[in-house]
Amino acid sequence: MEKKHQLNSRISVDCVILGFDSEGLEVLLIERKPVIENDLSKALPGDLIFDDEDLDDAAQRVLRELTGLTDIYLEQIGAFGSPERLNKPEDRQWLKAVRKFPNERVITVAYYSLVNKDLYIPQASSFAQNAVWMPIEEVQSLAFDHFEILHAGLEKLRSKAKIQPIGFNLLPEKFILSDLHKLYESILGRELDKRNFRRKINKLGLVECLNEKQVGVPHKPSMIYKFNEENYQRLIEEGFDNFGF
Amino acid sequence: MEKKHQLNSRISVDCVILGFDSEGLEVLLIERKPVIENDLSKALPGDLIFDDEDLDDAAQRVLRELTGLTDIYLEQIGAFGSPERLNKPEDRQWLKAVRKFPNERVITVAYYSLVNKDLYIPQASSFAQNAVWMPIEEVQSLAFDHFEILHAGLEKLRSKAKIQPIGFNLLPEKFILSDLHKLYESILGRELDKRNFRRKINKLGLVECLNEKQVGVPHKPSMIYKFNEENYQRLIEEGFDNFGF
DNA sequence: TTAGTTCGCGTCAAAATTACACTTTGCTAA
DNA sequence: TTAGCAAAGTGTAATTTTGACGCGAACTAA
Repeated sequence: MEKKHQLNSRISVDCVILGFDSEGLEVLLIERKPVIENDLSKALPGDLIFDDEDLDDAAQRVLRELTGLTDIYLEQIGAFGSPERLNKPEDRQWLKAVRKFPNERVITVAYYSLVNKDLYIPQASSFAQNAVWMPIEEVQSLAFDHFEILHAGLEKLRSKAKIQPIGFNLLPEKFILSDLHKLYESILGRELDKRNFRRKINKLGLVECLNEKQVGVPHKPSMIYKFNEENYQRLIEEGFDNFGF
Repeated sequence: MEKKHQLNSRISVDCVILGFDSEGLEVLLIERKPVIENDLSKALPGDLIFDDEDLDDAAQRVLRELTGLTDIYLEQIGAFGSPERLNKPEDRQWLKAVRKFPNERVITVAYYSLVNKDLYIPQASSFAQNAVWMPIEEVQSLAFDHFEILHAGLEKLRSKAKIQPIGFNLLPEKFILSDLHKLYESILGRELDKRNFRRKINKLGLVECLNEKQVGVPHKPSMIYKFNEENYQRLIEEGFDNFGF
């Protein structure tokens, strides 16, 4: 029903969904239904917006339609509008097969999010044949200008992590400090000293120790923590000058 | 000649040009040629892009066409795409008068820059009747969603000033430290201690003292400085964690 | 019992931050 | 000529933050 509005759209949205688990950072990619044989190229989930649709809403919808993921907090990366951005031959062929106006110039507005990979199991639909998590460092190339967009998203995430706490949506309600530690190392892309990390977290009052221990681990069990929601919210609003590492 | 491409465009660019002189921060606004009597509303310089035009190029062109300003380093703020963003009655009337498809939904990509106000004398043309500098704090409302865009631009500028040096393009080649001091106070929007500020600047190696003094000022003359280009460039590339105030 | 693994902890030196006030210099106006 | 004004320029002490660094404790599996 809304579909009729889409036909003339020159605007798309693309989503850089970064997933974290203890293994590290991965990105959610779709494999397009092949219109060319052996088209192995992967892409960020993205599509044209409807004419009367808010950009943020469009990003949510497109993500849902292609991967089944809902209720994800998306933050804008920015607009990407090189006139050449759709001109790779395999992309042109694909557009010719699926778009009504395949030659029209389209600018895209990119969004990103960081989610707990274990809580979001993508399910491909629409023109996505497959939706897969892929470790960042294995991503060599993507359709359109999506490789550039991915790295812009990573950069945004890193700058954001330096001035705001992250992790609330990424870790389970109860977690151990080394998970939080690994999370920050994954995002910042470098090692952080364990003791200094803990000192910082404590000073910020970011977490509270529940008086429970891990059980069944083949080593000294860790204490279990939860976020202090009050301080967490406060730090999101106030920010800190930098994370201090 | 390129104009024919514009007719179907659903994308515009808007520019938040912030100007600094010793008085403080101002923003460059245009007054639209009135199509309604007593339309006093001001707007950011902005217009539709051409279909085959890069976004960044479009921002440069539009800024030039409306205000005569050229060769300004513009940085993207982001995309603004609420379907309601053009719906204020006076804006609709104006669009009806000047646009071929006044009812079409348009998203805009906003850019910002910070320039030395004294070096850029705007000259209105195209549909701008007038181009004027206006002190930030006097701006109460703007056409479309430009008030929101202005504040997003200010916010970007502030975060940027915390991690990169600024001022090279804003101050004359030779300047005094209190100008640089005022510049940072204007941008960050708060007072900075004079001694601590100078210490920081020195530690960063941002400026060099020429062995000249101000002349003709009715008080103790200041030494004259210039930026150390080498360190300035290095700090732009490396960034600092935060400006430290 | 042993080997293997992760947890949790404290100190010290160096650097950075913050707060704070008086003297100097040159001009101007009486 | 002189008194007064206005901005320039300068240092220190207390506190906080950073960064580097190693080892015993707790638990499981073999």
